Amino acid sequence: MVSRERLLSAAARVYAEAGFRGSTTRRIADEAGLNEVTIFRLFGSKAALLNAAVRHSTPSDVVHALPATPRDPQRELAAWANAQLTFLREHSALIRKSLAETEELPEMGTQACEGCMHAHHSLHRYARQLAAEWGTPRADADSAVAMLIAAIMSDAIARGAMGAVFPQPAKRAAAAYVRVFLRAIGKPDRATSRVGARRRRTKAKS
Amino acid sequence: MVSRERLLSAAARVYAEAGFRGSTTRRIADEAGLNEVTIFRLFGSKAALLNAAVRHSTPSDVVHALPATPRDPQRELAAWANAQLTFLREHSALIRKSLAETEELPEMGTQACEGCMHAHHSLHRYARQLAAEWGTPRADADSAVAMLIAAIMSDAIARGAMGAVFPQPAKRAAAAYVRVFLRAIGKPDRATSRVGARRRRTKAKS
DNA sequence: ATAGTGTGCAAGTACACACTTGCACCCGGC
DNA sequence: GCCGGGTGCAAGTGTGTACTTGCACACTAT
Repeated sequence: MVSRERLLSAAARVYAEAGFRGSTTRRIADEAGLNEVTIFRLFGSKAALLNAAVRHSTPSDVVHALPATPRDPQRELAAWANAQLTFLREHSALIRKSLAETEELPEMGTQACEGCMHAHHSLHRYARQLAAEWGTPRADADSAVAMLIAAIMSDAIARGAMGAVFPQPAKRAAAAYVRVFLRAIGKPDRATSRVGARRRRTKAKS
Repeated sequence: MVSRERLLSAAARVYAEAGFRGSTTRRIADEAGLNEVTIFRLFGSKAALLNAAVRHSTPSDVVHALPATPRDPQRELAAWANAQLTFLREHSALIRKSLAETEELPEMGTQACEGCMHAHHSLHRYARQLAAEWGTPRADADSAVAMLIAAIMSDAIARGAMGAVFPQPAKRAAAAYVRVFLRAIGKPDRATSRVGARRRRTKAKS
C-alpha cells in the first residue's frame, strides 16, 4: 500500500509544476517510480488521483495557532503570520495552479484556499478582541484582518512575479505586515507593543 | 487585417478560461469565427498568438491616475483603488492563469502583473507624500502600500474562492481597504477625511 | 501447495492536438 | 483582364494522451 502514498505525493509535485492538464499520467508514474497502469488500478482515473493528491497535500489543520487571548500582539501575530507565510510559500505553486483552475474545477480552488480560510477565522477572533479593547470600529478591524490575510497570500503567490512590490527581505515581511496591521486597528501609543511593554516594565521598575 | 484583432481578442478570452494548454487552436478559431489555418498563417504558432494576445489585452497604461499631490486622500484613494479593483476583477481569470504559468512561461506572469506594478509605483509616490506630512516611518508606509496593493490583488483574484474573507459588499471593498490603509500610515484625527471635510464645512457655516 | 493480491510489462485503442499542404474562391488594384 | 493577397475548406501527418487488456511474476496467508 506504499504505492498509494508514493503516487499521491508524486501527483502533488507534478500538479504544482504543470497544473491539471500538464500533469500527464506518465509523468506522475515516472516521478513515483511506478508503472503508469498502477495509477488506473489504484485511482481509476487521472482526475481522481489529482483530486486526492491536492486534498492530501494541503492539511486543513492550522500550522501555528494564535493564543486564545492576546498578550503580546506584535510578537504573537508576527510569529503566527510568519508561520502562515512560510507554509503558503512552500505550497505557492500548487495554490497558484488550483486558483487558476477554479473556472474548470471549482473544488480545486476552494480546496487549496481552505488553509487560508482557517487562518482568517482564527485571526478574526484574535483581532476582534484587540479591536474591542482599543475601541476600533468592527468594520475597520474586519477590513484590516482581510488585508493582513491578503498581504500574506499575495506575498506567497505573487512575490516571484512582482518582487518590487513586497517588503525586503522576504524573511521579515510578515513582521512588517503585522506592524502595519496593528497600527491600522488602532494600537494605542503609536509605539510597537514590545516597546510599550518595555516602557511599562521600566515604569514599574522606576 | 481585421482577422488579426479578432484572433487576438478571441485568444485572450479563451486563454482566460482555459489557460495555455487548454487553449486549443480550434477553439480560438471558432471563437473568432475564422478558420484554424488562419492562426498559423498570421501568427505562425499557438504560442506566438497567445503571447501577443496576453500582451494586447493588458494595457500597461494606468486606468485611473492619482493626483500629483494629495488633497483629499480618502476620496482620491478610494476612487483610484476602486478603479484598479474593477479593472483587475474584469481580468481576474487571465491574471490567475498567467500567474499559474510562471513556472513554465515566466514572461506570462510578469506580463499580467505589469498593471499592478504601475499601480504600485504611483501609489508609492502618493503615499510617501502623506507619510512625510504625517511623520510616518518610511518602512511602515512602504509596507502599508504593499498591503493595499495586495488587498486589491487578492480581492480580485481570490474572492471567488474564499469570499468569506473579503469585505461585503464587493462594491465598497476598495473604500474599506483605503480607510484601513490611511489609519495605518497614521492619518491624524482618527476620523475619515470626508468626515473631517464635512466638519470643517459645518464649522464654516455655523 | 494454492489461491489471492499487488505490481510490471508490452501492446493496443480511440481520440485530440499542433501544424502542414494543396486547391479554390473572392475582391481590389494595375 | 488579370494578378496577388487574404481567406476558407478538406485532408492528412506525427505526436501525445487517457485508459484498457492480457499475461507474467513475486509475495503472503491459509
